[in-house]
Amino acid sequence: MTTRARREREKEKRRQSILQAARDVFFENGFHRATVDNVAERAEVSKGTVYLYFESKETILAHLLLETLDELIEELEQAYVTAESLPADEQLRRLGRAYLRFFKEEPECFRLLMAMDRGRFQDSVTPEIYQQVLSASLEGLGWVMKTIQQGIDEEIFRCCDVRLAASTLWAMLNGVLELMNHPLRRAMVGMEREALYQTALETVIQGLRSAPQQ
Amino acid sequence: MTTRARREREKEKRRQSILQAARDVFFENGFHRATVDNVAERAEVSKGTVYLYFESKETILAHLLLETLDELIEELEQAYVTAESLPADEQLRRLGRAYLRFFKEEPECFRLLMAMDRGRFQDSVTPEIYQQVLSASLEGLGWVMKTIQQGIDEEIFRCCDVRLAASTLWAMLNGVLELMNHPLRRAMVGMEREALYQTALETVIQGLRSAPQQ
DNA sequence: ATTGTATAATGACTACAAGTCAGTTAGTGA
DNA sequence: TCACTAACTGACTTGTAGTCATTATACAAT
Repeated sequence: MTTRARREREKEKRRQSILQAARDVFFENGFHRATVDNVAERAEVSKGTVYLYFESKETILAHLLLETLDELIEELEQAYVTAESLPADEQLRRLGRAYLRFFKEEPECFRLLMAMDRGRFQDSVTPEIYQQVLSASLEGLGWVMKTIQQGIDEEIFRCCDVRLAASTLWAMLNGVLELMNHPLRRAMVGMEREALYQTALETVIQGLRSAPQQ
Repeated sequence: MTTRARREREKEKRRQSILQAARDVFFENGFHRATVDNVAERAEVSKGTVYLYFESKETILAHLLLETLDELIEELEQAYVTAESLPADEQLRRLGRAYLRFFKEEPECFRLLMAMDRGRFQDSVTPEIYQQVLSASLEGLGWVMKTIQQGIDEEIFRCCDVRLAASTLWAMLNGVLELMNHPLRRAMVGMEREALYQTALETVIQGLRSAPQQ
């Protein structure tokens, strides 16, 4: 029964084509303006079919974001690997910049990823999917932790809790991205994206170098 | 014509009672689960009346958040004033802690405030209201800038751009709040709110002390 | 008191989008 | 050719934001 296998492939293909359509539609108009009917139309299927493959509009987005997170993790890994022989502070700089670069290219992704922690999402996405997003994030955090540990071993950093330090850096970069992703807020702080990125990253790295905390 | 004045007062009173009802309803069930009918019922008016006073569900929220922001700014001002004679790094610590304390007590507010920068909000709130929220934020940022300037004058801080430094701190605290506001994310980084708050704040302060940037 | 007018309030209605499901189509194997 | 199954469809249901023609109320003038 080789038919079975082909059927499976075809199903997966359809799933992917729906995801691709959703990516197009969501990114063109933003998630909340896009309708499931739009997605269905773009994918050249009926709305019912979309719901055959995904349980809700939010679930479609979650799967898109999972793909995106995978790409991000790869970028981070690459940044880590190519900087492995450098001093830890420089490694951290590279990781931070890779993170910022990634989301600068995909600002909509960042917005949506952040939006996942809110409102309608919590209700519409199964805990499993949500868990997957979390572990992907955790994997990314892993590279930062590895780097910081290395920095502690090299006595470049003086922080004592690796996870605490990594989370601090991560939280801060998210804060910067959030702030600078929004044109009006950006106007408000009145500076270029890059400048704040750069300063924030440098400030935390300096902080880690010199801070024996508690 | 003293009737006119009384009428005005009564109108304002009704407006306030709708706002209060909205506050109750939004915070009980979360913004997106609450319906305008709920708000109307709670305020003991019809839905039409709600729309007589506010142009959209999002606008109601925006006004609630404006009130909250005013409270926050007062807290920050107070923190600034009571710490004025202390060294700038300690002042900054107080400001940061006031910020974190405020939103720890009102986590829903923080979430909603952050959500304003997204999706449906942009479409449903007039630019004027949005502008008001921005200038309130800016006012808060002002206290941080003042403190950092003082630190530079006292030669405690080595950063050169006050606004850049203040925005960095602000962005970072937001990042921490965002991260720790969410139970699952919190479980993910596996630590207490306070610990991350504390570390993050300390790290940036250390960073500002020792970082001559560019 | 009566009445005219303006202002406030109402709730049935419309619009729109997510999600469902009974029914249809089409591919496959006997 | 037929029966069976899996894939697909789109009209329908549901829920909610926002509207507007109608009604009620308060007040001032007579």
